[in-house]
Amino acid sequence: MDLAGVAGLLADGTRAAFCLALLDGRAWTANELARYAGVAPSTATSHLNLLVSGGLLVEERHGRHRYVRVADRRVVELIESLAALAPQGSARPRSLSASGRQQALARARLCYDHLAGAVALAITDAMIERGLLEWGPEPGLTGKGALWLAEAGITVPGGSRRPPVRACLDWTERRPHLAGAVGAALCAHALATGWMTRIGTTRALIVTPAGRRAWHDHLGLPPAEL
Amino acid sequence: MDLAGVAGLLADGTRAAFCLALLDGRAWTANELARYAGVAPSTATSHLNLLVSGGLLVEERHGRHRYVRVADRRVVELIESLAALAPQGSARPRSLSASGRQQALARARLCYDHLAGAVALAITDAMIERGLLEWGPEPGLTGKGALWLAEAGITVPGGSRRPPVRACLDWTERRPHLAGAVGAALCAHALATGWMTRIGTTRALIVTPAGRRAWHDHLGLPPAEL
DNA sequence: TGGACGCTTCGACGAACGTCGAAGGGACGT
DNA sequence: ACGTCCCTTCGACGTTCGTCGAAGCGTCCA
Repeated sequence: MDLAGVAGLLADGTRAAFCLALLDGRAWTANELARYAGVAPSTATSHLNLLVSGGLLVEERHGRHRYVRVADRRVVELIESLAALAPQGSARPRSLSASGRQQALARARLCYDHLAGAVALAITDAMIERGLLEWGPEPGLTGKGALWLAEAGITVPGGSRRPPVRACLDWTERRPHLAGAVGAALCAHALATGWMTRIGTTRALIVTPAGRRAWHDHLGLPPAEL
Repeated sequence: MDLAGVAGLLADGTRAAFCLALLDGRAWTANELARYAGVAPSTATSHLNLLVSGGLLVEERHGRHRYVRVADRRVVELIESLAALAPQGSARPRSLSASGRQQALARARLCYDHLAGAVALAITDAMIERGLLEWGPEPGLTGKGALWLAEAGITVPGGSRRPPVRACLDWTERRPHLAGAVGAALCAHALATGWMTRIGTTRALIVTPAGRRAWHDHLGLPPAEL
């Protein structure tokens, strides 16, 4: 793949629309991208094959879904360099609003035994930003992270073969959130201390006032975000 | 012209070769580029029409000659972003080791607002070896590097969205040298303090005796290498 | 003034590319 | 086990695009 080849990957309107949509950092399915760009699913497949084999996108197969996302920060810079030279403003469309119950689910919910949804993402992001958590190359807790857990009074059960930190793909945010033994311990602690409670018998969760204070104290999360 | 249109301008091997050749910051004539890329003059004309009307190149007519050069620093950044994702394709078919002026250019020259050529490579390599600079995965200055800059009396202007460190493909050495805001600041400082001076009005540079001392003191570069 | 040179226009050719629908494979939920 | 859903493969169609040579135009130099 030479320079012209890489440029050729973005030289098509449909592929460019895919990449612009993926600039939000989320993972999209092939069908969503096809409907978004107004092309047939088979067309989207061939485009995604090109973009993935060209290294601009990476994919993750989950069941019958094919999730793709931008591979690298260099790709983002490339697309932004192109957009800077394209007089046509690249509008940032696409707002996914759903019904009330789904909004609650999208906000915070249980995913097996750990937290998911926008709140879980905010927690995960804050932990990474504070250097408590690392995704790659091997997901894991940092030394600071272990200390932080101890100070918060959260104990992670040992002895099991379960990996302490795992990345779980969030189906509303399309980005990975914290899972594994640490994620489960965090969730158990949040429920035990009343930072979060379940809505009825569903998997949806709400953050209590006490939880708002706690997340702000421990991670600096602005209460408005919860 | 939308994003895909801009990408399409660089999605052709001949046009990409034109732009890579023009990365040295000089102005080339249409015929030179045609011979360089191995296409007919008429073909070069149509390509140049596209690149100029697309805003990637600007032209100057002098008599019967048509000089073109890269329009803008944004275009340089775009090409570099593409080259960063096309690891193998950046090789240049023709070797420019001809006249004395070109040898001087190969030794040290301006590439837009930063240093290029063998001397620039030596500086870049020394900075990496001393742990002042890192290429990957995220090009950037280390903490030691920031300290080194301050001690050398070099201030990098902030506030801009320009990335501090970028890798710019060197067209004589075919390896990346230091670009970005740090590269520009380094170059400006070298010219301001008289470490290097321009040869006449060309882009070629020479290292002054004071510069030889300075590069040796700050980076340990052997004076023979400059 | 004549010839050389650099660039441009035009027409034509062939290859590459994006698009779709139909059919098939695999995973999921009932 | 069945239907449904998501994705993929395949073949075919039409368009776009890069390429060239020939001819033409303007500039420069002798």
